[in-house]
Amino acid sequence: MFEDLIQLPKTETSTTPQYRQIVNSIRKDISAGVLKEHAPLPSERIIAERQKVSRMTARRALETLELEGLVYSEKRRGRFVSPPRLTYDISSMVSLAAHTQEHGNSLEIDVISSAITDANAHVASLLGILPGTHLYQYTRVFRSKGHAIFVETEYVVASVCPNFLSHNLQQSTMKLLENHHNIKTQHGDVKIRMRGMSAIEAQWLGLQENHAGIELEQLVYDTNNRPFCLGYQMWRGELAEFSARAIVNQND
Amino acid sequence: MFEDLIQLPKTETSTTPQYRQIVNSIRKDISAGVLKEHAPLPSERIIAERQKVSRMTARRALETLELEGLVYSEKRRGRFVSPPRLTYDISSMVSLAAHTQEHGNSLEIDVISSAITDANAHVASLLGILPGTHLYQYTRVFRSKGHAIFVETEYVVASVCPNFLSHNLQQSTMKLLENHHNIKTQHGDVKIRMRGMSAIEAQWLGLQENHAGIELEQLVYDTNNRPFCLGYQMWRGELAEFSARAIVNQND
DNA sequence: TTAGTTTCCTGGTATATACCAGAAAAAGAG
DNA sequence: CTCTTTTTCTGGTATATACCAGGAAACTAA
Repeated sequence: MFEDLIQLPKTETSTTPQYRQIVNSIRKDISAGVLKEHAPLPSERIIAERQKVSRMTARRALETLELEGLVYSEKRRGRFVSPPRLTYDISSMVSLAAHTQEHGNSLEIDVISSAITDANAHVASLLGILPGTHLYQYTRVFRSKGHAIFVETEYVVASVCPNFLSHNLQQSTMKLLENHHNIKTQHGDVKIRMRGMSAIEAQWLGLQENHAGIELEQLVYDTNNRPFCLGYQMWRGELAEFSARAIVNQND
Repeated sequence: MFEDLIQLPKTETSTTPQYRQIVNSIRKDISAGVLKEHAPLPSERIIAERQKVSRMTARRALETLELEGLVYSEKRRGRFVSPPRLTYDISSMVSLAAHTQEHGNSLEIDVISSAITDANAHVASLLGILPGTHLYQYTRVFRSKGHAIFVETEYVVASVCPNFLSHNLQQSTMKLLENHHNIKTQHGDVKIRMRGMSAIEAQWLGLQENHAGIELEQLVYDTNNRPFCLGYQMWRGELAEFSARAIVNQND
């Protein structure tokens, strides 16, 4: 009929979901600097009241911002504006701790646990050892200005570095092994993948379970081309950026 | 393995949220092979009915599985089990298309758009050219067995490769530039970060806006150490894995 | 002052309901 | 048999409500 003729020029707001309009509004505030790094966002209830939507809709908007990485939440404390990402150069193999300290940013290290364990099948196969071989295993949380950035669990073959755990683990592992156990790193194989955090990882980082994160798996080889250290880092996805330099093979 | 001590006869709830129990149940089915790659999951309503929860709770469970990467959804078609991740070796700088073809997996390339454009400030600064310089810009979607994996937009400095767009873009750009324009790649600087997808990216990949993805930024240099190509790849986060080899500097 | 308690506010979980738009399958027409 | 229409089913959006547990700040008693 004549619906086509009476059609008014619809503003995009009518078709855009309400929760997305709220997302856009807050995103604008963040990029404009109205809301600064680590500033608290209005709560779900406040947004619901102010924007005249239900709390669940306000919640959806805030969850979307979390997914985008612009916002992080702390359990029952509220939501806050994410700080800029921390770049980790995986090509250099220089420990992140050493690197950031050279660039003026502090990086605090909390040792969560450390112990001697037996290698399970998976770890053993990666390290090229027999299952049951003794390993030093330790977990550390890395923070910048008090905010947890990532958590790392490393496995070091025990035979190559006796009494490893007697050292202070609040430093770069590679440096420690080089200085005290004469193990020089030759290269590392790195894998990067995105996944949701396990309950324990989320707890270590003070986040909600299933917070999206980036896992960085690192298998480190010594100058004899033998793997001696396996590490898993779980980064808060919204805070991480990884850089690498790829060299094209010359004999092509 | 981690039996929660003595089960209390609480009729209401155990300590784990209901939606998480559903998540665990489905996750078990997937890892056990009851639900196979690309198999459809039960719908929100079905789960709600079978598990006797509200639809919103069932939905929450399925969204959690999506976040974990075990499941993907297609708009109004349903949710499906994710296929295994595709590994991309960023150190080799060998085009992914060439690499996967060598390994038996096919990779289809759809060219979404291609045009000559003027460099904006951001692209110009990365490529070391003046804003307004002519560029070839093209967007391609990469699929494996029909399923979109990532979408890529590349910018190539037009002056170095006249009539670039006349070539068939369903192949490796590096190979194309080497064969037809005598440009040899020396190295590339890669950055990897997680973020939610924009509306257009999600559309290209057939996903919901804000689907979590991994962005891979690649700045490619020729043998004269000049950048000539800038690329942005947006990967479905649950399908991607990136590998790299880091070599420790010898003059240490 | 300080230690302990209370109150408020936060996000987390959960239900029951409603309507929409699009995909897909079922039913009907030629 | 093919082409079209209808129905069913899907996820997406949205509301209003309820209770819980923990963080934080205010209050209160030593």
